[in-house]
Amino acid sequence: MSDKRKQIIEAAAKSFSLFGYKATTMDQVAKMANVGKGTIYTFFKSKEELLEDIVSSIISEIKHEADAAIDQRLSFNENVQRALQRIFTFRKEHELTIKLLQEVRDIGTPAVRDVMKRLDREMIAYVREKIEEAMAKGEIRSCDAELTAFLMFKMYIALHVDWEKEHEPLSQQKIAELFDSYLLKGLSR
Amino acid sequence: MSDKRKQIIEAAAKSFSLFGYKATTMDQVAKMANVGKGTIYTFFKSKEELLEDIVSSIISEIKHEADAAIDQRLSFNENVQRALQRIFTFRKEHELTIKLLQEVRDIGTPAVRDVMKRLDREMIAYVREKIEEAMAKGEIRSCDAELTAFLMFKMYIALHVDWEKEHEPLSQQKIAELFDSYLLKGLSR
DNA sequence: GAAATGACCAAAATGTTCATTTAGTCAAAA
DNA sequence: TTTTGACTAAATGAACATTTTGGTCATTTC
Repeated sequence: MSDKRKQIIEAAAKSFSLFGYKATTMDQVAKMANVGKGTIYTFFKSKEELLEDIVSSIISEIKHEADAAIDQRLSFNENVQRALQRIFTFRKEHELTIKLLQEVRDIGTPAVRDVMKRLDREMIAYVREKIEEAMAKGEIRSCDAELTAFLMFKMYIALHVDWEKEHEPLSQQKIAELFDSYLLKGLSR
Repeated sequence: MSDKRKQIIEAAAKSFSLFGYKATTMDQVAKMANVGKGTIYTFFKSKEELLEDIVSSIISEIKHEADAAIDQRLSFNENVQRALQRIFTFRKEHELTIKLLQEVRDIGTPAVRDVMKRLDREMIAYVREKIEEAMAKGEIRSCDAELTAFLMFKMYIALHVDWEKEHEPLSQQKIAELFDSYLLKGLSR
């Protein structure tokens, strides 16, 4: 990866997470990256593609972290929990994802909405893979992997994000217990 | 309930479900109800209160329908499913709730957002009651009723509403199976 | 001559003005 | 006493002016 391209990505990522996507101008990014504005367009065909590329690398990063949380010696239940926990902790602590989720909530910028939807879809696809692996190994009973991954994701959002809107937040520990006793019990063989 | 009050409520409910809350004017309601505009304000202190009253009676109606779906001879699992099914079918088929949910999605009218949030809260409270009853009777194991009702509701929204955004809709039958095998298994004793 | 640049442009966003609409009031009518 | 609709202050949005901004490309740089 050329040096300039890297500078541009870093500047844009910083500006997006500081001011949001909409409030970041391409002139701003050029200035922060110490390149001419035209240079940005030799690497990215639009502001939107710049955002998409940045989010793509975030997706890789999240998957990488989730993978790191998995330990082959542990059970499927434990691993899927550890992976989801990493995914949602990232989402909640990474400055850029925080800012972008805020922007979707408060302004609804379409480009940002789309890109965050993709992030969700990719996380579900990731969980789906883990489910398919576990099914192949016979660790869990056979099921619709897409649907199960979708439900796991929705349940995690419910416990991690939605519950806090009207109640005291749940501890990591409590979430794990609930996830285990409700959802995973239905998957055991 | 006085006759005029009833006329006003009916006119407003009709107009809200036809044009939405924001696009309904009080002059419009007065005309449809065949009363002077001032008369409306002898019964309701504001347009917002008029909406709140209408939604309150919808809430009663939904609870009533859900109750009717419950059959004491059946199991808790079957009954909670039947009740949730009625609640969500209502939500999806009742013209006024359809229009109001649309309005929240498309325009985000604050008064409507608030009132629909209340509807959700009351539905969760309803499910919670059923859970507490079942716990008292020893039909299910002991659990945090609020949290369990919340999860049931969120799972039903996921299956009934969210899933359809990117996949083929699930049949009533399939939803029942999933709900049973995933969530309810965790509650069995 | 390949890569980088920033002045430039069309289009979109934003600010401003002002006429219209609307929620809510209240003096008069029924 | 109850009902009403003309009235008001505030909100809305249409129309127009101004500024900003994403993206291009002729020119410069190395």
